[in-house]
Amino acid sequence: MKNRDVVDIFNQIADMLAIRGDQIHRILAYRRAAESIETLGRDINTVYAEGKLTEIPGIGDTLAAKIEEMLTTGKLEFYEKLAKDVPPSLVDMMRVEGLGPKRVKQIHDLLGISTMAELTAAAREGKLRELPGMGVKSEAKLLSAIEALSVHGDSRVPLGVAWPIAQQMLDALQQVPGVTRAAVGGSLRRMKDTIGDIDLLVAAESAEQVMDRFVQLDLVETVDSRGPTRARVTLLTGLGVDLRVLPIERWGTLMAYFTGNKDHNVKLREMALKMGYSLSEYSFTPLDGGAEILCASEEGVYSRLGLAYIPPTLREDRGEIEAAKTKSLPVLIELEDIRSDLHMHTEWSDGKYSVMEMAKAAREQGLDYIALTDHSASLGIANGLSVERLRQRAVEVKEANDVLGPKFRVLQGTEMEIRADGSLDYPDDVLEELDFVIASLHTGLSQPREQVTQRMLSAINNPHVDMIAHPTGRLLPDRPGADLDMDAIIAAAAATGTILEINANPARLDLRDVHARMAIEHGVKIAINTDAHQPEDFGLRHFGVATAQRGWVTASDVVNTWPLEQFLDYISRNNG
DNA sequence: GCCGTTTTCGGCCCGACTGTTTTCAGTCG
Repeated sequence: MKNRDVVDIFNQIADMLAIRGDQIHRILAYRRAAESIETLGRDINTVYAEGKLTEIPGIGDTLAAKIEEMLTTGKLEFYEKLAKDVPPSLVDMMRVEGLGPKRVKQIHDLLGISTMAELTAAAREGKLRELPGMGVKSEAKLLSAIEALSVHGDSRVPLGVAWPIAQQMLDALQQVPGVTRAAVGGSLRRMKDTIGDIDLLVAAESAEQVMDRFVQLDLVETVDSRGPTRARVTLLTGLGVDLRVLPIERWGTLMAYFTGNKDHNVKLREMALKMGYSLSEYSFTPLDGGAEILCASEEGVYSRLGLAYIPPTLREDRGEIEAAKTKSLPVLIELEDIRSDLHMHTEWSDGKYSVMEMAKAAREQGLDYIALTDHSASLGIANGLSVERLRQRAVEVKEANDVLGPKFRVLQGTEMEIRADGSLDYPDDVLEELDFVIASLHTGLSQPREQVTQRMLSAINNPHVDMIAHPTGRLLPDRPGADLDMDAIIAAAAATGTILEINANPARLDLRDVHARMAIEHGVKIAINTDAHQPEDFGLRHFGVATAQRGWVTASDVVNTWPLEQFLDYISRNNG
C-alpha cells in the first residue's frame, strides 16, 4: 500500500463516521491524519519500518496500529466492518455540492437511496422535496449540483490555471468605486500546487457595489450565495470563487483569517483564546466583553499573538507557528534573488526560438546567465539532439556569448534522457564537452518503485550529471509521476552534490514543496528553472520561487541566486 | 481519536449563508 491508499481509506472512514453520526472530533482526527500523510513527503512504509509512525502529527497509537494493519495485510478490518454499515457509495454522494453527511443519511434512511444514480432519479421524480427540512428549491439546487459534478467533476485545478483567472477578477473588482484593497486569499495566496477554489478579499466601506460587479463578471455561470459580506459563484469552468468584503480597518484580520490553512488558523485562534481573545476575520474580541481590537495589517495580527510575521506560503501548520514564536523562521528566497535560469529549450529541439532569441530575452529579464538544455537524441518526439547536432549548436552558443558577453553568459547544456533501461543518452566523453548537464525522466514513469528509483540513482551517481530536472515527472493535476523513493534520491543527491530542480512550470512544480524541504534539510542544493520553450515562459519563475518558499528554502540553498563563478565552481567541484 | 507551560482526562475555532423554518439545522470555508 502507498501513502495515497492510506489517505484514501482514512478520508473514507471520516466520511462514513460522519454519515453514521459519530463524534465530530473523532471524524476530524481521521481527516487530520489523512492530510498529514498526504503532505508527509516520505513513503509511509519507510516511516513504519523506522517505527516512527506516531511521530507524524495527528497519528497516535490507535491510528498507527490501523496503518500497520493496512501496510502488513493490505486491508483494514475496521474499514470493512464500517463499510457494511455505511456503503461506500454513500460517501460518493457527498461529493455533490451542498450534500453533507446528515442529508445523505436522511436520504438513505427514509428513501432507501444509496447510489448517485438513484439519487438523480429521485430528484428528477420530485421525491426529495418530501423529506423534512427539504423543499422544491433544495431539490432543484441538488439536481443542478449533480449535473455540475458530472460535467466538471470535483478535482482541483493547477495553480497556473487558477492564478490568471483570479488576477483578472481582481483587476475588475479594483475598478469598483470605494474599493481600497483587493487580493487573493486561501490556497491561491499560499501558492499551493493545486487549488480547490479561489478566495478573493476586498476592502471597501460598502460591499453592495462590489458584490454587484462580482456576480456580473463574464466568467460567472451561477451565483450560489450572496449576503452582506460574502458571495460565492461558480465559473463556467466549474471553479468556485468566494468573495469576502470588509472595511479596510479589518484588512489584517480578514487576510489572516482567509489565508492560513485550517490547522494554521485553528492554532492562531487557540493562541488568541489563551490570551483572552476570540479571533475572527473581524477582530480580536476580548472574552471579558471589552471593546474589540481591529488590525489593519497582518503584521498586527501576528504581533498581537506574540509571533513574528509568517509569510503566506508557510501557513500550512508545518512548524511555522512554533518557529515564529522563537523568531526562528527562515528568511525565504524571493523572486528578486534569482539571477539565472538553467533549463530551457530552443528551436534545436522542441523550443520555438533561436539560441540568440532566447538568450536576449533572458538578458532582458535581468538574468546574468542561462543554460541552454535542449533534449537529447532518444526523446525523438521533442526533436532531441544527436551528438552531431549538439556540437553544431555549440557554434551558435559561442556566437551568442560573443555578442552578449561578457556580462551575460550562455552555458552549453543538455537535458539528457535517462532511458527506460537506466542508461544515459550521451556517452561520458560527450558530456565532458558540456558546461552543464541535466538528466531527467520522460519515459517509463510508471515503472515499479525500485526500478525507476534505480534509474534515477544511476544518473545521480554519474559524475558528469549536475542536476536532475523535474524529478518525478508529474503533470498536474492528474498524472502523479514516478513513484520515486525520495529518501534514497535525496541521500544520493546530497552525497554527490547533484542539484535537484524545482521546475517552475505550474503544470509541474516538481520537486514539490515537501520534497524541496527534505532536500535542503539534507544539504542538497536546489535550482529553480522555468523549462522555457519560449520567452514568455520566463514569467513562470514566480511559481517556482513560491514552491521553494513552501519548502522553507532560503536564497543560499538555491544555485540560481549565486554569481556565475560560484555556480561554475560548485558544479566543477562535483564532477568526478 | 489526538494531545498536554490548563489537563494522561477532558478539552479540541469561528462565522456566513440558504432554505426551511418561526428559531434553526445543514453545509461550507
